[in-house]
Amino acid sequence: MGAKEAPQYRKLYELLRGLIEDLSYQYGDLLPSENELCATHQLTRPTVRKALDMLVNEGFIIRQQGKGSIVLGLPKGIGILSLTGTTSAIGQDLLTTKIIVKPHIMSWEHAFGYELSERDRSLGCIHMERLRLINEKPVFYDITMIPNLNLPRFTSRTFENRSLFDILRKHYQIEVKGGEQKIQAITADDRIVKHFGVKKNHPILRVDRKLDTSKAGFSFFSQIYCNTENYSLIGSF
Amino acid sequence: MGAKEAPQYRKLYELLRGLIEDLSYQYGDLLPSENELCATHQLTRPTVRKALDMLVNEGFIIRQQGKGSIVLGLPKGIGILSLTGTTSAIGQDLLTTKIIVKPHIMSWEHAFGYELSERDRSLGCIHMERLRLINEKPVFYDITMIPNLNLPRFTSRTFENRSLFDILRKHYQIEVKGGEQKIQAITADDRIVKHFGVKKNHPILRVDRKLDTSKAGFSFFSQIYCNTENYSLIGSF
DNA sequence: TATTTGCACTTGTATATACAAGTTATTAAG
DNA sequence: CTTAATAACTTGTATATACAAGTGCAAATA
Repeated sequence: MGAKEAPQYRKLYELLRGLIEDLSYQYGDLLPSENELCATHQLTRPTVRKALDMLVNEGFIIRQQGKGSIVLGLPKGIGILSLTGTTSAIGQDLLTTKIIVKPHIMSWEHAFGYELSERDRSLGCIHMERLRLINEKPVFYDITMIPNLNLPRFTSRTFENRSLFDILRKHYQIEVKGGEQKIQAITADDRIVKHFGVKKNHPILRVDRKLDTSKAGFSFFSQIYCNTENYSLIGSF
Repeated sequence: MGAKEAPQYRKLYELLRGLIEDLSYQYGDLLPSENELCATHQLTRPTVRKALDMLVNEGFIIRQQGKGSIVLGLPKGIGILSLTGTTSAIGQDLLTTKIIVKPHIMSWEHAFGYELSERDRSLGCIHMERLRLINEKPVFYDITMIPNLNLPRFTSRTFENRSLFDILRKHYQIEVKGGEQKIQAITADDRIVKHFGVKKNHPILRVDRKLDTSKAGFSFFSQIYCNTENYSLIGSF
């Protein structure tokens, strides 16, 4: 059962996508016209168009009748909001992290409204709480709960100024692939008042997330409180 | 500049999509074969396949060689206005829309912090405000601003119980491809208090969005206020 | 009976062609 | 110089056709 050769339209798609990804084509550039691509690659227009259609669907280009195929560049990450995007937009030098509760193993308190598998529940979870400050002012408070399976030395690793995502990827070869989230506006309770130094009933953004990973059946959870008075969450989709 | 008739593949796409959305076809069902669709609608296979390709890209169906086009059902929203629990199960019958300010042409007040092109600014915008209710209780208040270019009869179309996205797609062949958004928690101001019937200083979710479309250079803007007391915004990523 | 073969169906890939329609730059007319 | 027509591009839509390849079932075979 050898690997079957990829169809022509797919090969052209991969080629063009590669040229966009390595910045040979950049935002605003025009790809060669369909007829040029036909001539260059010895294909007919329907085949070339199929490759271009794929690039359109994935957000690499748009096409304009009479003009050409306009390169958009690398598609933006999906998701209602991405915290990593937020941090990079702010600049990591200004963002500091303070551990409120060090990673430790405990039973699941509540997985923020998401259902747990029986295995995850029986094994307990790694729990940690962190406060993130921008210019020394607290902006994020997050609680993370990770199923306690097979993550050696995890609780002793330091999370100051390091992304949990990075640690999972580098030390455990686990990539966050996607997930779902719930977003609400709430008023600050006692704990938030204490950590954020805001008045009671100050409006706070609350995000409950379930994060799915490349490791089959391995998801973890986080609950994020955000003071959006001076900063708002930004995301592309 | 009359409304141009939609192409054949789009009409077939809309038809099939509608049949899936109203549950005439459900999860696991097979659509009629391509040749059947050709015969029924007097089209050739490439045209029929284009319609089916669109359904695949949007997650309504998958196709299996040798077998047929398998219906998956309603795809998950891209976090537009998905609500807790049941995105689709809420059922559109419970969601009603009340027009507060009918679509009309005016100058741009403020594009919610996003930059406008010179062309968009000079042409003015179509402005509308809507209140959305779930079980007769107001949950969303949204303001929409659309560049005033080339949308014949737009201001006279009714938006009650119809998605703006659907109208753009069906009547103008414009698909929303993505965008960016800012999310904040704020306290209810006078206008929100009036529309939502909540107390002053009630926490409210505010989302400012810029929505990019398949039409080159055409983006529009919306500002959404959401009472997340009983429903929260959900999204997958 | 159990297995294989073959047929009739399905979707997948690809070519060749034609005309419609939007964009841009050039050219001609005023 | 300014404006309008034109020509030469571009992508959009649609047809007609051919063969490859996967699926499922029925008939032939062992």
